[in-house]
Parts: sequence; C-alpha cells; structure tokens
Amino acid sequence: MARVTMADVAREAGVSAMTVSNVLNERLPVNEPTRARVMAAVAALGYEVNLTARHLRAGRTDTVAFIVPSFHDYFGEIADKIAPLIEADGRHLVLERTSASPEYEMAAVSVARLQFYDGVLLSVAGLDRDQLDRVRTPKPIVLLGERDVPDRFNHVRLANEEGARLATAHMIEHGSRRILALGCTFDTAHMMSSDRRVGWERALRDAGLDVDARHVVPVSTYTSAAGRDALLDVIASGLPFDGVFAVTDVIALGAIAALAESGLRVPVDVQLAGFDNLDMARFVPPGLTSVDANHEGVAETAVGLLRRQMAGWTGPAEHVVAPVRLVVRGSTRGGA
Amino acid sequence: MARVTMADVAREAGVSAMTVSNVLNERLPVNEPTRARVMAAVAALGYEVNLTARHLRAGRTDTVAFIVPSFHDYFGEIADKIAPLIEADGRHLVLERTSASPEYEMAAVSVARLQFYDGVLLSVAGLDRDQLDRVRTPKPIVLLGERDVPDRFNHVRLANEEGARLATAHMIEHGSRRILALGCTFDTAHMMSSDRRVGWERALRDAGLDVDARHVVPVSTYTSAAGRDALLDVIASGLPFDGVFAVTDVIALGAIAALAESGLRVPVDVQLAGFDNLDMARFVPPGLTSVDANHEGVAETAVGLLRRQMAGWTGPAEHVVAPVRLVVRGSTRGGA
DNA sequence: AAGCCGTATTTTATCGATAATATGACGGCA
DNA sequence: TGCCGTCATATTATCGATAAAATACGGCTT
Repeated sequence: MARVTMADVAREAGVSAMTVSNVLNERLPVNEPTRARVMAAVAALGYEVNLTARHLRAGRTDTVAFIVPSFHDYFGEIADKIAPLIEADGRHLVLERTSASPEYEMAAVSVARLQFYDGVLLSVAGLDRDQLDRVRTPKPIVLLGERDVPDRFNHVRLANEEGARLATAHMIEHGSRRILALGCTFDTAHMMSSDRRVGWERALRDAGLDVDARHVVPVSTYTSAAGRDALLDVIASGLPFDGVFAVTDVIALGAIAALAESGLRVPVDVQLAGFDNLDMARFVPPGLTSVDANHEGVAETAVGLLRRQMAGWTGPAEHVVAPVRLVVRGSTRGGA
Repeated sequence: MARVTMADVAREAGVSAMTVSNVLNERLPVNEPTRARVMAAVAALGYEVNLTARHLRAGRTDTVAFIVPSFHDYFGEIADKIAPLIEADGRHLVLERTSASPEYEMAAVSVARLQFYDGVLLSVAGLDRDQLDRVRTPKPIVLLGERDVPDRFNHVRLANEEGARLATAHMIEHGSRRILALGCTFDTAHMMSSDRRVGWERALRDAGLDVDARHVVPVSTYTSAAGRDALLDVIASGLPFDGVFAVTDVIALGAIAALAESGLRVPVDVQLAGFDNLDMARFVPPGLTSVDANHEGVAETAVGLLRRQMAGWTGPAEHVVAPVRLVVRGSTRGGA
C-alpha cells in the first residue's frame, strides 16, 4: 500500500533521486556501475514511476482521448482503427463517452478534463457551432463528425451528401422509384441526417423523380429498434415504397428486421442501402449495400492532424471531407 | 496557454489559495462576502482546477477504467451499460484497450497505469491465472470474463456451460441431431470456448446423442469473418449437420452469412443459436436465438463489487457466476 | 481588563518527479 | 604546482492543489 517512490530507490541504491530519474529516462548519462545499482534497486523494490507526478511536473501524459457519444457500433469500430495509430507513437488511447448530450460533451471538453491528455479526438454529436466556439483549450484537438464546426478546429467529416446520392442513385438505377429516406430529417441542425437527405433528394431530382416529403421518415433515436419501429409504421400506413435509404447501417439493420417481419423481400420487393459500412453489413443476409467512408482512412487523417498539432504545428486548421464510395451487396439489385 | 492557477484566483480575490480551495470544495466554511469575491475571481479568470495536481495531493481521480480486449461489439455494449452506473456515483468511466494480447493487458494493469484510476474493471482475455497472480496492486479491481482467476480477485463471469447446454438442448428438442460447436475448442486454456463446449457436450449426452469431435469447429479469431470462413469450410467438406451452436453472437453472424451463401435455410435446414444476445441478435433475420447473460445485471454486479472496494471494504473477494437464460428467436424452430 | 472561545482565514508542509543549476572529482597541460 | 575543462552526480526549486496546523479577530465572561 505504501507506494515505493523514487526517493526510496535512491536511498536503496545510495544515490540521489535525480540519478534514478536519469537512469530511467536516459536523460543525462550515468556511469555503468551506478546505473546497474539503480536498476537493481528498482527491481528489488518493484518501483514504478508515478505518472501523475510526472505529468504535473513534465506536463505530458502520453495519452490521447477519443471522446465519443457512445461506445458501441460505429464508434467502437472507429476506435479500434484509431488505437493502433496512437500506439505507434508510443502513446495510448482511452475512450470517454458523452451520451450524445451537450452537457456531457461540454464537460468532457472542459479545460479540467482535457488536462489528462496530450491530445483529444472529439466526435461531435451534441454540440453546435456556438457551443464549440466557447471551447477554449490550448490542447491539440481534432473534431470528427457531421456537425458544423468553427474554422479554427481541425475537422474530419464524411462526404455525406455524395454518399447518400450514390446510394439512392444506385437504387434508382436498379428500378426503385419510391425510396424512403429512413432516419433523415428536414431539421438542418442535425447535419448528418439533413446532409444525407439532401443527397437523397439530389439523386431523385437528377433522375427526374419527385421528392415526396412523406418519404422522409424520421427516427426517434439512431438505433436499430427505432429504425425498425419507424419503418413498421410506414408499412402499416400503407404508403407505397420500393426502396429504403437508411441514414446509418444501424438503422438499416432495423429496416431489415421490419421488412422481414412484414414479408417484404429484399431486394426483390424493396431495395435497401445503408451508410457507414460496418463490419456487420457484410454478414447480414443478403448483404447490406452501404456507403463506405473508409474508416481506416478517416482514422489516419484524424490522427495525422492530431499528431501534427501535438508536434507543435500552429498553422491554419484543416477541414477534411473524407471521400466515400458505394459498396454494393445483395440488398440492392446490383449486388451479387 | 499560461494556465490560470488557484494562486492567480487568490491574488485576484485578495485571499489566500487555501480560501479559494475551501470555497470550491466546500471543505471549511467561508464567509459569504469572501466566497462571492472568490467566485467572481474564478469567473473573471476562467479558472478550472488542475485535476492532476489534485490527484497528486489528494490521491483521488474520480475516474474508473474499464479495460477491454477491443472496443467494439460485446465490450462496447457492456461498456455502455457500465458507464451510467459509474456516473451515478459522480465518477466517470474511461475505456482502455489491450488488443487481447497478454503483454498489453499486463501493461494496462501495471501499477503505473492504474494510478490514474480510483478503480478498475478488467475484462480478462489474454492473461492466465499465473500472470494475474503477479498483478500486485492496491487498487480496487474487479475482473470480468471467462478465465480462471486467483481467488483474491473479485470476479464476475457468466454461466458458460449452462448457457451452451440450454442453447444446444433447445435445438435438440426441436429436431437437430448433428449440432456443430462453432468457435468452441478442446483447449482448456481458453475457458470461454472450452466451457461452452462442455455445455454443448452435456446437452448432447443428456439427450443420448454421440459427441463427434469433428463437430467442434475452431475459429482463427472471434470475428464474424472467421466464423463464416470456418463454417464454409465445414460445408465444403461435406460433413453433414443440422444445427450450429456458435460460441458468440459475432460468430453466429458469420454463420448466418455462410448458411445464406450456401443456400441452407435457417431454421428449416439448420437451426442456429449464439451467445451474448447482442442488440443485433434481435434484428438479423430471422432473429438470432441467443444465450442472454443480462448485460445490465452483470454491469450492476461488477460495479457493485467495485464500489464496495472503493468504499474501503476489505473482506474476502467474491466470485459471481451470472445466470443466463435462452432467448428464443426465429433462428431455431421454437421461435416465432 | 484579562482570559477564553469559536469562527474565518492564512501558513506551512507535502504529494513524487524532474528541469535547471550547482558541486565535486579527475585528468591534461603549461 | 596550479588552473581549467569535462563528466558524473547532487541540490534546489518547481509543477498546482490541499491536509493539517497556526493565527487573527470579534465577542463574551468574570
């Protein structure tokens, strides 16, 4: 319980604490016999450095935080891509969660909490531009996600509109004429779902089809359960449709369930496409056509920007739009 | 960049640093006019406490770590259940990842790294009993997962054998006679997959069926892709089977893909059951029958044990086996 | 008027490591 | 012999907050 400190090691080895520090951090050279005595003392006492004290004095934690709305699904997959990149620099990654609520998110990026980290990747879900503008931190920070953010932040987002357009156009090309935008919204505050709606609209217009507001079907939360329920409601209402663009794969999975329960065959009766290309999309029969944003590429870009800041770069922030491509699978008629 | 310290606030308010501390932490009473001046100074300077300094001095971080093999799927879902429980105590939760490698896992539970936290939930994947026994930390710690652990650790694990037995017996009851144990193994070092194999065997024996070693199908990793590949190999080999017990839902998802690709109908030709009852299991057609270990209950139990330790309890460690039940869905013939 | 008390506030010491600076020992060279 | 430079190691001061001990002060008692 009584922790072994550097001073204990120093006493044991008959040297000063500073020499112990120099041995362990290889800062100043230490004579071989002395070094050996110190190492022996370290081993004998089982000494391990107090990282908190080091942080207070040296101002470095070698830790990066990835702050996400929730731990599962999309963010879990992204995090698993980011972690190795951070570890490659000799730092390590921790995840914090905000429940997608603005208060939690604001608290998570408070100066106090950020002090624990050398850098932060923040997946913005709850905060709007004004709230973000109030975040005044000297810490290296890179924002991820589909919100509007102040210019001074480095930011990586996806080509939402283009992705939605690709998916929708693909279904039109293969015969769908009445395509729902499941989980999309007209509410421009939620940019992910409204940008993707705009892409869906554009595909319709490009094909000379009408945009029917009833085809925009909001969801209560971005979960499979909510996606399923929303689509079941549409089916029950009798509104005819022959395609579904789901705003995320998680919601698409709910749609798959709703369609299966209702006896609608995918892709024969209804084509379906999602967004994110989660692992799961490859395996859910008949295979979910999905917009792929290249998680690894996004992770590399974001970590690259962060790394640059942590190295001291102070040039202008970058705003990267990650390109997307459509991965066609069995849930649309272009698939195998 | 030059951070505002408590001393700055004290100067601004014309009091000592200690008074500022007392105002902010409500430790000793402070007169109202003084308190108001301090609060005004805090607001004027935008002061936020340095948590690292507090930690060094006060020995408390109000942070709990959940150390997991990987961020996604099962662990992400569990983590989302644990987080609110930790937050209810005024602490917050961070996730760290070990890549399921013993070295990383050992490093993650080193005395040095644990110092950042008031308590630790460790999902053991890579470490065996001996390695765990070498973990000497005074920190409150609760182990989760299906490994054998030293007695002195609090530990929560699932009723693996019983769960596997339930799932297998259910498929036997509905007509399966040749049931694969996909992702199971005879290697007793990996307890999750061998305990579940034992449950599968027991169900077979209870029903008077032979245990065929060829039915135990290992997987290279616990991913859907590996599950799919392994099952495709079995199908290609011509070994007849009419049921699959998949050792996890993630692997079951791979099995679903393999069966669909091979034109085998679930549950008509082959029944399928998984383990974990992930969210996804409800939505993947025709609904995945799965062993449910009540994630919330597991989370509550684990957090309860941790909370007790953090509160100073030093009684004997507990070894909880969380009960399981079978959730029957369309992938077996008992389902809707 | 001296003594005491309780409350408000300040002083001092400390958590453990480390940057910056100082000291000491020894060899080389005039 | 005396002075200087170099390398190894030790001392000192500090990061920012806080626990514990000390002090200041107004009021009250006797």
